[in-house]
Amino acid sequence: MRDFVILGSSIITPPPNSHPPPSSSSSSSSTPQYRHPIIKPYKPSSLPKLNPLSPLNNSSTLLQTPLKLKEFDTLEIDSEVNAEKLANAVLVGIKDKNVRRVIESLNKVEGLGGVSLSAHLDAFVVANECRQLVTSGHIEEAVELMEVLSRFRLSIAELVQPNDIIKRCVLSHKPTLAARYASLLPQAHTSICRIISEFGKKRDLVSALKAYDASKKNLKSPNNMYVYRAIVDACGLCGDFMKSRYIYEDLLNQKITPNIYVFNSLMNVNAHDFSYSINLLQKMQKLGLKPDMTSYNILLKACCVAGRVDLAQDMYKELKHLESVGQLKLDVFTYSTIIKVFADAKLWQMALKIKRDMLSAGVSLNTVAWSSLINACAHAGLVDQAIQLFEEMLLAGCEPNTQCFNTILNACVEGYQYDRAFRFFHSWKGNKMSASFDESNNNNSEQGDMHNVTTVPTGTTSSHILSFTERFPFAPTTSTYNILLKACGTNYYHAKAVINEMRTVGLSPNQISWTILVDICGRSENVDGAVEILRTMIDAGIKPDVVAYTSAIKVCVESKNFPQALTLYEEMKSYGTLPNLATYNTLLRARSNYGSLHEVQQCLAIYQDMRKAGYKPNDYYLEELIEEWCEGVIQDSGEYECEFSYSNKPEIERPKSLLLETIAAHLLKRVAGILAIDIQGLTKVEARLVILGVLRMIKENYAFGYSVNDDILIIIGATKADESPSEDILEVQEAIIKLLWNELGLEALPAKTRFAPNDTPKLQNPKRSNLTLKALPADNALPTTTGFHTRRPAVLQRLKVTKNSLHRWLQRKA
DNA sequence: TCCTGAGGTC
Repeated sequence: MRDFVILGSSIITPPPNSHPPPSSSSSSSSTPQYRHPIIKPYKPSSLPKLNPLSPLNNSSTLLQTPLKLKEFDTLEIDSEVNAEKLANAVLVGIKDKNVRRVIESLNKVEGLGGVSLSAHLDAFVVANECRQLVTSGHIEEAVELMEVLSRFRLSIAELVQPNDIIKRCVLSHKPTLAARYASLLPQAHTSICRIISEFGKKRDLVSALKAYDASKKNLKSPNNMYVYRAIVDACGLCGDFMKSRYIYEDLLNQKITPNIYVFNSLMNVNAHDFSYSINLLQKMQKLGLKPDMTSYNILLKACCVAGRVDLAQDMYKELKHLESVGQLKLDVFTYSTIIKVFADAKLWQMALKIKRDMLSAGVSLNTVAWSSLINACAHAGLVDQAIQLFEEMLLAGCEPNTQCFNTILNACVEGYQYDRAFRFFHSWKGNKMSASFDESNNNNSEQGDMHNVTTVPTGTTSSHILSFTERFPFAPTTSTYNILLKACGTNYYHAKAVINEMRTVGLSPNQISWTILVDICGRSENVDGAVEILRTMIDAGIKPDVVAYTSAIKVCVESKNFPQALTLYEEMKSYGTLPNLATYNTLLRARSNYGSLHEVQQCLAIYQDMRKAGYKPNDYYLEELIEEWCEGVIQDSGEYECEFSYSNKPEIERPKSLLLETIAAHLLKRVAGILAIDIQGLTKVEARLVILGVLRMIKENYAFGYSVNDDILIIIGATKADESPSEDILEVQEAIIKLLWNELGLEALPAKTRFAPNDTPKLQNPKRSNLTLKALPADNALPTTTGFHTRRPAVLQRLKVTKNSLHRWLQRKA
């Protein structure tokens, strides 16, 4: 069974012969460089009164009486001499640091005859002045001056150190200014791409988009594929894949056909969404574009991200087949990606098989491929195997980089060989660590005997691979230290010391570092410590993300401190950090640790949050919760009254419980005087919860003197007249009948009714992720006649709980 | 393209 059919030979095309253009992100080498090394720093005293390059010599009068700026206003530009006067005035104005006035004046006289200043002003001298403006922080004025001068046909933008201006604009978050300046350069597109990707690297998508928008306004040919690709890549860097989709839609709406590189970038940015990526591939094929090896590699990566080993394997086989018939050539990216697929799935033997495939295909392993292979063993806990591969890699002449070293360290950690990790680290560091580190360590006496915390004084280095690695540079990164933090096991003080050492070498702990520290706190049930680490993070300017909060919540839950877990849950939401499935699972798992009804209700509220956030219902947890709460109806313990404060009007004043309230508002209604419970679209466990909740309310109301005068209808689902009920409906129906008859002793009879289309209540969208128990306005709570799209009559699967059996049930004592 | 942090029931 293969659901990956997209690689059918009909859509596979030979790889394009041409090489891709340089990607926008790596195009800085072709950015216009400042190419005039002979310009000296501008000194006013050396400024000629008159441009020496000017073809005009007869200008002694100008020398004596330079044109004042205010004379611009009345200047008539009708001759070469006046153009020259203008040029001289510009020079004087700039020299007097009166740039604003120069710009205003030039704007006024603009258009009086298409004057060109290029013959009268020395571009280098003016550029030098601009340069001074930039250096003194007046970039805005400098750019404006360059813009206005370019309208007088004097182009100096390229002479004012483009790299520096762009860098300054990026640093001071001035994307529009940067784009305006870039538009003046001869290779404007390249510079715009660089600006966009610089902002992308700074995770500043707002600025990247501003530069992108400005480029559309300022560029002569705004529809440039390099620019599109740059902004799509920036969306990816900033984690905003939705924005990349909007940009793509915009292009299509404007009838602009993206090229293969834009499509590949789009697929890459959306690689976490396999079906979207596949749709992009199909769209590009419809537009007549041939996917290249990169396109397929990105799709393979999408399989990898989705953890779909099956799809990845199918795709790999298909690609291999196409290679065997000469349609394409798998590259080292393809192999590295499929190795990672297997590494993630802990299928290390499969990963090693890919290595053999590579060798027989004549593709050499690069550092990335080797690292992925080593990681495959690391994930399987095979430390020795990992180290053996590392040695093999060195013997093959492939030089390890820091990530590769990290992978070896991580292999030790995953194999619980913590000391070995520290020994490797220390020996590599000992060989390559800079002197400044030793000095700073010695100067920092506060570190005490913890200053060299990563050193394991006893024991020898664990492998002869150390002699190999002496030749290679090892520059520890934050990731390196994070792996070492894990190697601290449960030793919180050791971990703190590792963080200190990290700072000493000029690295900062990131979210991952702090999260590991939270986890270490958790292992000694140190709730206060975990919460304190969150505070430390915030103080250090790092916003705890969902993983950090979830880890801290986990510590609370495992230490049976549910109130603190809830506090953190509320706090993360108030900071705008959205809980995810892991957060909800962690919180709901707490249920098995507690018993109070109040806490159970809090858990039910979390369950509802989870529903609202669009996560699949988790019946396993919900079942546990129901046992604690709604099942009280079955046991009829009589203790639950104290949990709710009723007023004298129970039908108006709902119980405090959020869940009961929403059940009442959404699911209870009267159809022709008959009480009905609508459980369409709910799972069987949810349906059970709702029915028990409603019955519980009825029982409460009965205690206040409100009786039941009618049968209760339970609406399970709708089926088209000529079809059998769906399996979902039958399953829910069976569970409900069992509950009513066997557990509650109620009489539940089928109440099947044929409806004409217009009488058919609205069919609930069976898409459960959209379902919510949220209270709806009263008039929406009733079934509507809209939204049923078939003309055939429908049958409502309903159960009727008889009035008499309800009475008997209400009167029954515990 | 490769390394590091949370959840995973039955």
